[in-house]
Amino acid sequence: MSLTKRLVASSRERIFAAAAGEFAARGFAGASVDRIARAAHVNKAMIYYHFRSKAALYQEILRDMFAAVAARVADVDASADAPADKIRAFVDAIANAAEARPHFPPIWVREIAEGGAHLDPGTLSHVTAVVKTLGRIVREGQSKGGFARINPMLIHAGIIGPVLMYFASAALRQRLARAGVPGVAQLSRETVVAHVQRVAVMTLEGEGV
Amino acid sequence: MSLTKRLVASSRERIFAAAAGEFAARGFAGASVDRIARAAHVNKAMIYYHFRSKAALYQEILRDMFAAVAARVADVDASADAPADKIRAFVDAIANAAEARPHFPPIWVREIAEGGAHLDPGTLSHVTAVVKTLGRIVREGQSKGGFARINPMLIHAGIIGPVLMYFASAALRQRLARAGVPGVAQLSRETVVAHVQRVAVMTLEGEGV
DNA sequence: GTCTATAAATAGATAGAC
DNA sequence: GTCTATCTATTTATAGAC
Repeated sequence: MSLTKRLVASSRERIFAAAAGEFAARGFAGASVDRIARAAHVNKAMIYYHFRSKAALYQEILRDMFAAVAARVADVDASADAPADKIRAFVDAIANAAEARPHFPPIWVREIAEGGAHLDPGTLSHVTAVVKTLGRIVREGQSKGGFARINPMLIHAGIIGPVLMYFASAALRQRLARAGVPGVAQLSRETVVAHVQRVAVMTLEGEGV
Repeated sequence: MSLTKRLVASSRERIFAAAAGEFAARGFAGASVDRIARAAHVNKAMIYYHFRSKAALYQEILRDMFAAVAARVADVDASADAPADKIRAFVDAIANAAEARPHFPPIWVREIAEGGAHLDPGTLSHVTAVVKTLGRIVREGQSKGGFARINPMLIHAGIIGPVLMYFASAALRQRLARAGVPGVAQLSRETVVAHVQRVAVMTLEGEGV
């Protein structure tokens, strides 16, 4: 591989990107290898040249995506910031990871609905690392930062739930906006992230409890 | 149809229930009419006797589910409670609707990921009714209850996101608990609902803002 | 209402030429 | 690395007997 970015993506990269789109749009079982091949402008046999099977291709996409979130979250964990700032940075990390790979949120949401059936052990460990890290940050704030004694998983739900739903629901929100629901069109990425950050920190710092 | 509940469900009811499970587990495109027939203990031809197509069957399930949420939310809207109590009741309504039909949360979450592609106009109007109702409750509280001036859609995201993810993630949470993530096993329905209620009301009543 | 049988299209996957 | 051609299983859906 050359050090400069090639002008034309390799067939493997094209397959990878096309597959992410297909899995995002139709789910694992609904995705078709034929359609992925067409979208990637390769022959179907090329997919089996680069990947063992449809399931292996899907698992590789999952691994790539969750490894990226886990890496961002690990950076947050390693910083010297105060717990409240780490919470804010955690929210940012999730939002940035979701934004960097447009097909990630729908795939993530679908995988949750399937009970993580396609997560291989390595990918599952990335997921647990993310969840455990937030737990550690919350407990750190509880022991020496005055955080309220709340189950860290509630904070997790309050962050992942809204952020993931926001990014996964772009198309539906557009339909709701056209149907005349007020406020949907004004829901920007920044607004949502800032709100989730504020609510998480506010809940933990105990004002109004 | 008799007035008392029959001991054995009709073939139509069995198909309906089996289809909900199949769509929840595999998504619309991944669901198989053959598998639905086997699970419902009917012949595949029976499905086409009762329903026009796989898509029509799916849309009928969606309509039934969203009509149920819309009905519960309409009751909340019609009550004479104070805005803050209506917010709490709205959270309860969503949670109860999700709980009453175990396959609803995964189907809902998947439909969001698909941009609501399978929502017919009638069902879409149920969805917009739910979202609009929460908006009305928030604005009511803003004009005469001292609620903070926040985009109601942020409150909506803060409710639907965590509640829906909680109910849709039961299987994955079990895996995370087994993988040693602390706190996941203790995350009960009551804890989550109470937390989401408290956070929504706290955000709106402006403490710590 | 319920069944068997089957059509017609598409699925995932592979063999083998170049 | 890339292609054509093909195998086999499964897909949605229907025709028609009972």
